[in-house]
Amino acid sequence: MKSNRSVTSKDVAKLAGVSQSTVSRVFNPNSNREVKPDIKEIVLDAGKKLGYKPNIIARGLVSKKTNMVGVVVANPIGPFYSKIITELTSKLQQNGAQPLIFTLEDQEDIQKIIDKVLQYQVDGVIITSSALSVEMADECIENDLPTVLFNVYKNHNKISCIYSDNRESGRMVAKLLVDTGHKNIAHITYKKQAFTIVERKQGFYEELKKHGIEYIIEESCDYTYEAGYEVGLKLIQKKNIPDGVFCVSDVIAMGVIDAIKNESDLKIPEDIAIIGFDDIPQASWKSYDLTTIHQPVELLIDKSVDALFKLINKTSTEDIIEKISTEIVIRQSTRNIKK
Amino acid sequence: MKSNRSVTSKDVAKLAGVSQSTVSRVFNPNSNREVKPDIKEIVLDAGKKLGYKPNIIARGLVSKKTNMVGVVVANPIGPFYSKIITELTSKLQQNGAQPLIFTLEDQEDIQKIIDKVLQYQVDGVIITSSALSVEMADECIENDLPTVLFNVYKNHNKISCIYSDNRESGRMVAKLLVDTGHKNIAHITYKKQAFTIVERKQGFYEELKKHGIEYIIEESCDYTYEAGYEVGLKLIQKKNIPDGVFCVSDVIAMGVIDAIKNESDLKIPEDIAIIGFDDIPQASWKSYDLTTIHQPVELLIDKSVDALFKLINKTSTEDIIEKISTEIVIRQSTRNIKK
DNA sequence: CTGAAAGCGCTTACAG
DNA sequence: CTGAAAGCGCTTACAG
Repeated sequence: MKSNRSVTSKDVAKLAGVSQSTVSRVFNPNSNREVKPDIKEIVLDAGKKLGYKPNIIARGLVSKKTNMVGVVVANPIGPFYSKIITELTSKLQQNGAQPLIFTLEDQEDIQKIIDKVLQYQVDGVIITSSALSVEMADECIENDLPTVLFNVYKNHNKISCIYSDNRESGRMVAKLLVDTGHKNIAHITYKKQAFTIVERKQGFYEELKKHGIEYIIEESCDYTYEAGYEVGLKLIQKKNIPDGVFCVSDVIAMGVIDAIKNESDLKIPEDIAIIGFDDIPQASWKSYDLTTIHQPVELLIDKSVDALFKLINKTSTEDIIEKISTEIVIRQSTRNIKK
Repeated sequence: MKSNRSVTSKDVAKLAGVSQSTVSRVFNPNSNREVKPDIKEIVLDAGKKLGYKPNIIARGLVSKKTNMVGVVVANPIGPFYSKIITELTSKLQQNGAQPLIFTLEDQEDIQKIIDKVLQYQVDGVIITSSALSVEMADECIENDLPTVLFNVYKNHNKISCIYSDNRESGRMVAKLLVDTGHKNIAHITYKKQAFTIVERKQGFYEELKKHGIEYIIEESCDYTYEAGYEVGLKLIQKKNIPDGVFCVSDVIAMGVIDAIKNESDLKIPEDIAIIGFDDIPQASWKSYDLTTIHQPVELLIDKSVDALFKLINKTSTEDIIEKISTEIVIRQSTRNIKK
């Protein structure tokens, strides 16, 4: 009953009076050779007595499958991605793979991380960090490693991408603002370039242009509440204060809201409407009640994991591309009707 | 230059005209045998030409060190633990170990997870899920696996624990409420038992008792904003509305605050003071500005990782126990002076 | 300093 | 259905 990490199949074989091969077959769920039930029983008993557990590392070496999946994440990350990591991780485990996390620090050498991912012999990898993900994906694929880009799209055959429709989301926000009578509009974007961010912005600008709005106040900042607060202050000090603000993330939008509430007499949404992006849990908290774009996180995760396993199991040899629709969630930070 | 996952040390040896042992020595940072510089050069060149990267799994099998550390987390988790996972993960990687995540789902069999942790041959494990962590730690230690309990304390020699002083934190909250003249006090706790939660509560009750306060309104709920909101509604419907509320977590406290703001005329902090626990980023957001106990997350993480590596490297053979002090952060959800 | 060889704990053809 | 044997890609005594 006493278990021990150093018990091997050889020990079990000796106790059970069978060959080591037989022990292997009994404990290997993927073995194609069946073992006679009575022998199986004896082996299982011996295994239990010794506390035997197959060594997955050794198995991985010969079977070329480690049942580990690499998950590449950026650090630092906000609440949106934190939640994604946890859920992605859980979903992978449900699919029988253990997630091995690789953190891409702000100034870290991306090549070092790629090498590590490759060295650990993971069965596949999901890359969630949009910053440099395409470069990374390229190299993983060159090495025949099944790879899925999470929330990034790159038109390059062989790279699988599961992403939400950021461009259309931007358009939806623009439509809402136009429909509720806004003319003087601001956009707060992220100060670094990233696929999702650029798409949101382009969709937003395109749609506004279609409705004759060409002049847009643009600010950029970090992906934090504090940065949003700062930008909020800047906005209310302008001669020409916007009456509708689309923020590239909820966290930023919340900073903007608090800046307006605390440092001006402007009313939200009567004087100024605020829209975010992501629909993090805090967006629905009463103090913010933020109109925002809901990213279907669960669907993105499910599709990404499914896609990855299709690639791993060679159920699909093509790259898998899926664009997921978002929804706009109207709450109290925007007006319902034309003013 | 073209790298390939299937290039082995044998291939490099052939190209470089040396033995496979020599290649191994060149690429193994821990090799104690030095290789002559000129030969080293040749081998390195050959390696680069073929895109050789040592197979960490194979290395792990023989060296008995995988450079992977298990991290056990519960699912679902709130923003406090999400952040911890990300930072813990990053810190482990900085220390040269890749984190392998094991998620303990709500109703999942804990034994299955323990077996997996053991099977993956991790060098050590950090257990962050307080729910069943002690049972798990016991078994890991029985298997000679270096183990650290994160934010849990269990008096049982051999289990290392790094945790913040929940009991003293509870006392600090009680003192603050007493000092600012509160008499009619409520405590909102988590509906499940867990070490951290129970300690907070006991410290809080002890200290209140010391000051003659024995009657405390007690409610319990889930670890979410929504649950906090519900409880908040309950509180303001009482005949005897408390004037000071200590919530077991910030997320719950924020729900309570919003319930009070939206569904009553009570003023915070004049009529009712709210105190949280954790000091998550949102606690400092202006709409909440929550007085709370700051858990020194970074310190907890640093100490936990340090402790784990001491156990792994056998720098310490004793179990390592550290209780970390917290601080109370006074913001606008409590009054400053005796009313 | 370098190489031949054994071995880490498994899986998996190959025989029987 | 079962066993003996080769081999996965490394590390590491052991000789030289």
